[in-house]
Amino acid sequence: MRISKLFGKTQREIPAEADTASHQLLLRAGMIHQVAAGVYSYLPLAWRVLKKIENIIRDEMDKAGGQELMMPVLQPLELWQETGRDLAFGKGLFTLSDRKERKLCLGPTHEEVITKLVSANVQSYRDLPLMLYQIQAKFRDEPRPRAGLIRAREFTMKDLYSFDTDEDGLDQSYNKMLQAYRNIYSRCGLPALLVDADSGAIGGKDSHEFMVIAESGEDEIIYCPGCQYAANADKAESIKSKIDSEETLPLEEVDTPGMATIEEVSGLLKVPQSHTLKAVFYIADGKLVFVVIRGDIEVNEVKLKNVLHCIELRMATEAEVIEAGIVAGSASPIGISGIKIIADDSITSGTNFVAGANKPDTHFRNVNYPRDFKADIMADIAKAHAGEECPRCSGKLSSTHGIEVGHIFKLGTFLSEKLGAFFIDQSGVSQPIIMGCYGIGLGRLLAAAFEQNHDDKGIIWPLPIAPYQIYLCPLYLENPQVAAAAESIYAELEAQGLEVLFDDRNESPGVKFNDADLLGIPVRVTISPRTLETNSVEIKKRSEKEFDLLPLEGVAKRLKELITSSL
RNA sequence: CGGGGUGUGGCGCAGUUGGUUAGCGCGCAGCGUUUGGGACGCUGAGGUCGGAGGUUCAAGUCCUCUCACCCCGACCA
Repeated sequence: MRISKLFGKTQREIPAEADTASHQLLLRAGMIHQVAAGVYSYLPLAWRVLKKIENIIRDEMDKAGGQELMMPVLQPLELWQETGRDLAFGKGLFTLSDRKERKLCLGPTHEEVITKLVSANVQSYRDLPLMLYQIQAKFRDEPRPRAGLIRAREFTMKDLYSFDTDEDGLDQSYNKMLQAYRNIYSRCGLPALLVDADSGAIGGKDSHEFMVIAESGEDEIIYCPGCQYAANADKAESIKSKIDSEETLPLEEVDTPGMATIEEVSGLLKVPQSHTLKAVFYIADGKLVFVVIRGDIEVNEVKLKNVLHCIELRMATEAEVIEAGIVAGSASPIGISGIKIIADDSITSGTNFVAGANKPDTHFRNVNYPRDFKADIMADIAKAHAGEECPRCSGKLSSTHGIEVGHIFKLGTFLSEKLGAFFIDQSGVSQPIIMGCYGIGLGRLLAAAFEQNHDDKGIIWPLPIAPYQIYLCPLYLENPQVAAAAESIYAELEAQGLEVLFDDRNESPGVKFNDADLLGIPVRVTISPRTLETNSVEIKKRSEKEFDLLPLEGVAKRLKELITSSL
């Protein structure tokens, strides 16, 4: 490809709208163009990268036993109402009406469509297992699209769905995908960390995410440097510090005038925060719930949402709390009825806590569970933090940020039961098909590659996903010897099947070198009167500072060997 | 949805208490001189100042409404 003909211009200045490295560089390199918030056009360079990523993914999916197919973007909303997931997605679903006022949506994912498809085509255990996938645009009306391609509203995703007859089969499919995903990231030159993830309200037992560590990542990862434990902060567990138990004492009221927060109460009564109980109020699908947790621990709302099996969860407003007859600031579950009480398991160790007395300006000392109150649900709903103990090896947990570049789920039978995807097993009994789903966002993977591989000059593409392999960079093209050598090397490189970006512009060396660095093509080949004096060309890798001189004679072959050996 | 911010040629920005024909840098086109890490000179093209309404003799500038985009949070398979 000749740069003079390439669609898309590089820019010297950083576009004001971008402040993430990948977003800035993608814009400066002329690879993407914004159409609306979270909606982008991909210019030829980005499109080439995307196709390379796509081919790597397709190859790995096929090797793992996947069959590619294509489902529609346009889906009847009715299908989503059947599973109730229209509510789970809520406003995230792009909906529209056709001319007959039938409601449709743009697919944010395809579990519903594929489950119907499979149910129509699978009757017997003999038809299973199955792995089906597609690579297609997805639409999600994100509350806040951000950082260019990292969180977009329209994005390309590979989504594979597995269908098995039993849990063992699901485990096998899941492990095949896990390995295929590892292969994909390694082939794309991206180190991705496997972390435990939350599977959401309808998810099944296991779920993992693949994370590329990056400052700009949206997700917090809690991990243990000592063992292999790593989890999304939404899911992460930690060992809660143990509180010494003493002999339980009788309840005792104390005056705490004007004291409402845990800090104030623990300060006034001179007890550590870990010896207090905190009351937090949420509205879960419209109903007030009472959450009790140890004073020094925070509530993890994702965990809470999961134990409540609710669709919408938010903090209750003070007015809502008061309206429910609760004394805000001095609340505890003692003597409270008619409200669902959820307790974190942190309250089961330790004794003689300080908690609200459900009277203004009053708290109790010596509150003990379960002597003084009962919880409707007792579970781990605590937020894990760096510095706490690892649940696996008791080492100290650390935290970092990551970009989620893949997510795999064991779905189980929720959708197949709802949508009637059953098979007849060997003994003639009808059973729901056991499902898994596995997604990778291609554009996000591309953006993660930028975040992971760049310097102040631009991107440094890993060779397998670089838009071109070689940047052919002749200097002083008006010099007939240079022009002739450049043209002939260009032809030879192309004849070797190499992907060459030929900078055939009459620009100064500085402009050409800077563009070469910005675009990040792995190998730069410079020809100039200076190199021609010694019948050579200069070879420089984008990732390295030094350069080599290679003889002009046979340079295409040498480069072919170099590229092939690095791929 | 709450908070903050920005909208002026393709990009980055300036534009004073309202006052002629809206500027600057980059980029773009032409010519010439140059050029191993973003050269220089000359000439030139390109703008309904996000949109609507209003105040005024006069609005990029003031007022009202509105739209879009960005950031933080909430939210998010």
